[in-house]
Amino acid sequence: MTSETNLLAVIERQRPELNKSESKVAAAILRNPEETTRSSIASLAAQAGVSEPSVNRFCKKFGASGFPDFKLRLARSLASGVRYVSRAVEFSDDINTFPRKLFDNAISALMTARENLPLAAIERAVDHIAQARRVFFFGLGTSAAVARDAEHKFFRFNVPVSTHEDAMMLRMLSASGGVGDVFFFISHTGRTRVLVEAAQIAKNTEATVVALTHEGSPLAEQSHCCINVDVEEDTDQYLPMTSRLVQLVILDVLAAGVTLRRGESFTPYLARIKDSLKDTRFPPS
Amino acid sequence: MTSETNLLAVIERQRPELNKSESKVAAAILRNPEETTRSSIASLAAQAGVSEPSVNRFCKKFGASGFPDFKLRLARSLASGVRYVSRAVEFSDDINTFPRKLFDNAISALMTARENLPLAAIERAVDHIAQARRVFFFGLGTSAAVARDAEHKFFRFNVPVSTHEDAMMLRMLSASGGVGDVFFFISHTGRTRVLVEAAQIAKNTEATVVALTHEGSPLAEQSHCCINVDVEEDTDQYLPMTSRLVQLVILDVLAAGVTLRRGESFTPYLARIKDSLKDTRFPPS
DNA sequence: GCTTATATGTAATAAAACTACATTAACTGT
DNA sequence: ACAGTTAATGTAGTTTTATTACATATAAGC
Repeated sequence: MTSETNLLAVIERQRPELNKSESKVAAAILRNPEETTRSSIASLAAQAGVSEPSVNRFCKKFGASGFPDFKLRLARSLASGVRYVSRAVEFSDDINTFPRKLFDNAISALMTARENLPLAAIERAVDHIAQARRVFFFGLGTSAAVARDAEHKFFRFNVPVSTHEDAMMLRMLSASGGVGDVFFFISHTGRTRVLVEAAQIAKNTEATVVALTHEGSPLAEQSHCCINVDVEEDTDQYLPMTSRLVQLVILDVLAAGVTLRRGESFTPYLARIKDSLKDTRFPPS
Repeated sequence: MTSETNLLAVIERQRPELNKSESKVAAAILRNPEETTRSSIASLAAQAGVSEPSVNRFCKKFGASGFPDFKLRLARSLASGVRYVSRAVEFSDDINTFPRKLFDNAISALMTARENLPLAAIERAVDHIAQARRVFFFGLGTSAAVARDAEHKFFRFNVPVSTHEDAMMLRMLSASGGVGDVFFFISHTGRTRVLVEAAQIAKNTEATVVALTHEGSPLAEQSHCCINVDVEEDTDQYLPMTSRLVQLVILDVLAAGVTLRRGESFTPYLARIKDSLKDTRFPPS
């Protein structure tokens, strides 16, 4: 049987192929999964109206070594707290449902990304940025906000950083690339013409093109170093929501990487920047 | 003892206050938490070099009813896959460590936020935005990027939306507020002078002031409706990282809320906007 | 309707966890 | 330093829980 993340989903799926007592057990578990994790084999058997060995057999059927192991797996599935896995918001949802759905999606996207981090590409990107003479972050639409965030993060490294959204500027700046310049393109689809064309222009210079985008996309192909973010967005949804979160965290990772590369002696410099903001705020009460 | 999400973190934190055999148990668990969920009380006792009742007492100390319950809770914590809970990146970290730390922090921040969603405030904010004549998103620094993202998301609702960063513009626009205008302030600390002052100005008009910020902050006090985001940032870190993620998802929630409020008849309109982008992209291969 | 295979339950066994109590270690004040 | 006291830890027995082996019942095939 498959070793999927969500045990409940597996049980649900297999349900039609279960025999009488097994499906009784399945029903009892699905009726109250949370409680099942806390109950003994005896009480679950009673709940389902079957004998204890039937419950035990059920557990083994689903890949567990026995009942305790089954409970553990069940607890795991429940624990991530992700109830609504890649479920789109529906018009019938109320305030208790749709916020949770969106958070669940965001969380599971980050969890998936975490397990598939392109560490090699990240390392190379850090190398490029750490040694850069100038860095440009280019993104359009939703990715423009991500680029802005990146700009705000990376200027701290004492390297000229800028963001642009004007299609003409993108092309001209891309053409101006030289040794030590890093052009960092951000795009969920990797198919935005303006961006891909700018990347192509930049690639024909001495500059380095880094892309944070979908694997195998046109943009990915125009880059020297591509950091893949293959988050599956709900197609029903009208906007990339989860992918930009992953992009942001990856940019955090890059920033952290550059900081580490700079070494401990760099810390006071960062502190100085931070302190410079102090007087813009009301002091803590 | 606190009922926190992550049991390992709690154990880690309490460690200095444990007595000899308890800390032996703690060490054994932390050494291999995954294995602990699968082992019996006897084998964990052996692993730790203590007696079985000591393990049992340890479990009870951490809020479990006994060893099996403890294992269950442990499995739950582990399920989220969050190994590094609120642990700052250190200079000794390598590529296999620090990216994961950052993702872990992001994920656990979202999980915490999910469990503490201020639904009432969200509903009110949705009400205000859904009925708004104009909406302004104001944020500075990192929050400027969030505001940009929000602008890009909310303009789809057929309401004039804008973002500004210029301190003078903020004040003037705030002063221009009238009935039906929504001023939406975004700030992690809620203490940025420029922002707080603008909010104060806006609040003296007929407009509605919504804040997405820290509870009880000066900014929160200048708002009609405050959505609290009380994410604990690592103080060592030089930038708000996780809070902006939570802010973004909350803005997604608000956008979804407004969409739901608009009703199903609104869908074609959203589709039209989406379609308008089609020709800016390379077609899928 | 008999045979065979499958499904389910019963009861005994084994494993695991817990409790009460005994022992040991640590701490206090003289 | 030592006796008294308290807290910490361990031992051994008890109880709970889970598993196995086997018996019975049910369904399917001939």
